Amino acid sequence: MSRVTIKEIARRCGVSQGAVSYALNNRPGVSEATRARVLQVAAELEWAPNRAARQLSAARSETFGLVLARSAQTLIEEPYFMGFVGGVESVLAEKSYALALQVVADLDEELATYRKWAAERRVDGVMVVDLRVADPRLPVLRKLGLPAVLVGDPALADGMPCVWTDGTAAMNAALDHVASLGHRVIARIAGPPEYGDVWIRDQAFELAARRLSLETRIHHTDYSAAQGAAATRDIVTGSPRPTAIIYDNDLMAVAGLAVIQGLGLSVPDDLTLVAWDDSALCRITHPTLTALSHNIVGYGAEVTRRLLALISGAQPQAHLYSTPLLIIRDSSAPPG
Amino acid sequence: MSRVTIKEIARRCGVSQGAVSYALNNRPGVSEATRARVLQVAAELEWAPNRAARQLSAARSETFGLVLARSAQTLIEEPYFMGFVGGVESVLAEKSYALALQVVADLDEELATYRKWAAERRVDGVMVVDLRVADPRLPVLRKLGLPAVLVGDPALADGMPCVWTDGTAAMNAALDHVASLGHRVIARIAGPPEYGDVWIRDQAFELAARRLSLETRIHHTDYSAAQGAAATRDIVTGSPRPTAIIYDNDLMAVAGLAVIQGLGLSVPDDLTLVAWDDSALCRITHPTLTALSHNIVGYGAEVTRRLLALISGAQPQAHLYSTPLLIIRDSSAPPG
DNA sequence: CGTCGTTACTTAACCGGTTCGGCTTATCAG
DNA sequence: CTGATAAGCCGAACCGGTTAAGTAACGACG
Repeated sequence: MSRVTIKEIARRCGVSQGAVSYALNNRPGVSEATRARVLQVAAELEWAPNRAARQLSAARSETFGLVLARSAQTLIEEPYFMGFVGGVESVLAEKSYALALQVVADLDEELATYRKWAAERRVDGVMVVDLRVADPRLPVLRKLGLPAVLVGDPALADGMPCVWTDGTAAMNAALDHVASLGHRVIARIAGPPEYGDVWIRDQAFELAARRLSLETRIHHTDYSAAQGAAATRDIVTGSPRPTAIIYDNDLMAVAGLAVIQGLGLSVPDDLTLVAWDDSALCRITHPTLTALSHNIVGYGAEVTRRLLALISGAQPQAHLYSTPLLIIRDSSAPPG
Repeated sequence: MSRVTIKEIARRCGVSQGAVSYALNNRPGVSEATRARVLQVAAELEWAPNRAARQLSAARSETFGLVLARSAQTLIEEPYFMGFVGGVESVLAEKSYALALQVVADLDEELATYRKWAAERRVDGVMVVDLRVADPRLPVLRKLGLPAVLVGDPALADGMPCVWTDGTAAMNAALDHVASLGHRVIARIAGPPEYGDVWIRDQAFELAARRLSLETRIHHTDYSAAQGAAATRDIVTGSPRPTAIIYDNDLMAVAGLAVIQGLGLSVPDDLTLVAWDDSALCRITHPTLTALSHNIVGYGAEVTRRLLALISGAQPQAHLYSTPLLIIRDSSAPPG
């Protein structure tokens, strides 16, 4: 615990604190000779700026906030979030920004967290995930004046800056694929309907199905393996039995696959499966799962870059990150 | 951006800043009447203490650090970490502590992170995961004087405070189970040998096998699904073929299961599988996986509580959190 | 009645940086 | 040789809290 401060460096170099600050921050106001000496002494003493002090005088926290309002269980099960956080970190690390990560139970707690963060000057901005239809967080963030980048479709963003992936295009690709294989009755096992992305996919699903003259059904779940399995069982034992199922995440797809195999049916002979979110799970099952793949790590990184740009004065805008790519594997084939 | 400060509260109440501070912190030095008025005004203005300012004068950051030195890919695939972080957060949230989470590539970067954090006064303490045999981080942390709680066996902790689960007892339970089913040739698909937990399980595995007169083999991997699958293929096509495999995590077990089924073999008829780390994965496969279950969320929470205790002056000590519990499911049966 | 002890404050220093105004000194044009 | 200009540096204020030390008012007590 050496507690090296700028004052100590100033003492050793025989200059004032202010001069040391200029030297260390690469600003004009000191001679090159002095600057070099200061930098050398600072290096010798292994000085690093005290974060709290810098934040206090800069009136910036050099921290971004991310609140996850999902059950601990979902977070553990779904690889999505760790990947997203990993991408965020990769960008923040090089800017020596930090991430304040908070896991809460519901939207109300999430709002409370934003209020607290704003009052404490805890974060310089936030990233908002799991956008809802008519999301109550948007007006609150606006009122708090907390810079935010939303993760989701511009249709949900109400004019606030956002980064999105084109779920409609992805859904079209998935339905074109199963339709071209000859499937006519398609089920969709979706996430919670209040989630904006789910809503958008629901629309896209129905629209594309009409275009392709497919018969459809949609089951909404909470994204969990348990409900994915239950929905699969419902659908498979229903009549007429669909010949293809499109899942909203890979966890439910894997759970569904196990259910189908447990019922003595075969994938892809009896049922074609398509997953969304292509994590390692899709490659370790037997058969491997056809999936809509997108780069979650890159997504998190892109959102972070946009937030950095936003707080340095960039114009807020919607930015399309990518369109999920359909990766065709062993779980899709012509029906029966 | 209201920027409410203590000074503003003082002005409105007609008292000094100091008095306001005493009132807000529930310390003696102000009358009850004044205290009540201050609290009311603070509530009206929605005041919250500026975090940086408090940290600067308290010389504490109210933040704990956690560095994960694993590839982004591993982090995404393994549910373990998100669960651990969730547990940490649950304890920190109520103390209004924060977590500084950093994802780095290797141990050297991890050490650099600790040095930086120590110099910046960025964190009050750290939790150290993935303990190594003769871990190079321990002397560095000691030298930096950074309070730390290690996540791992006391045998690896070199006298530093740690929280651990009893891997030896768990391994004994697993081997007792497969031996009592009648298995005689057992394989272990392990993590990287430099990891302390893996080393301890290796020892326990060999020792228990000798006690039970079992024939053994060990394959080390990097914990990934890919290497878990490859090791499984090696083992299953080798001779004599083991009749039971014990995996070091559930991800590899699931990947191994797919490989075995892809080779036309049946679980549990041809092979008994046992996984470690019982996440949702073990329940969504078909058959479901027998696993050594432990509460990762609770583990993270316990480590955090110990770290909080440590920085408030508790004696450093080793603390056994739990012994993983063998949950018997459909993947284990007498050899076919 | 003078003294002592509390209570209820105020004042000011401090945490460790950043930043602004101003003072020296050197440089250079006129 | 003088006056203007700028580079280089100092001192001090400031960010928003905490806290030690000082002070005024008041009641109790010998």
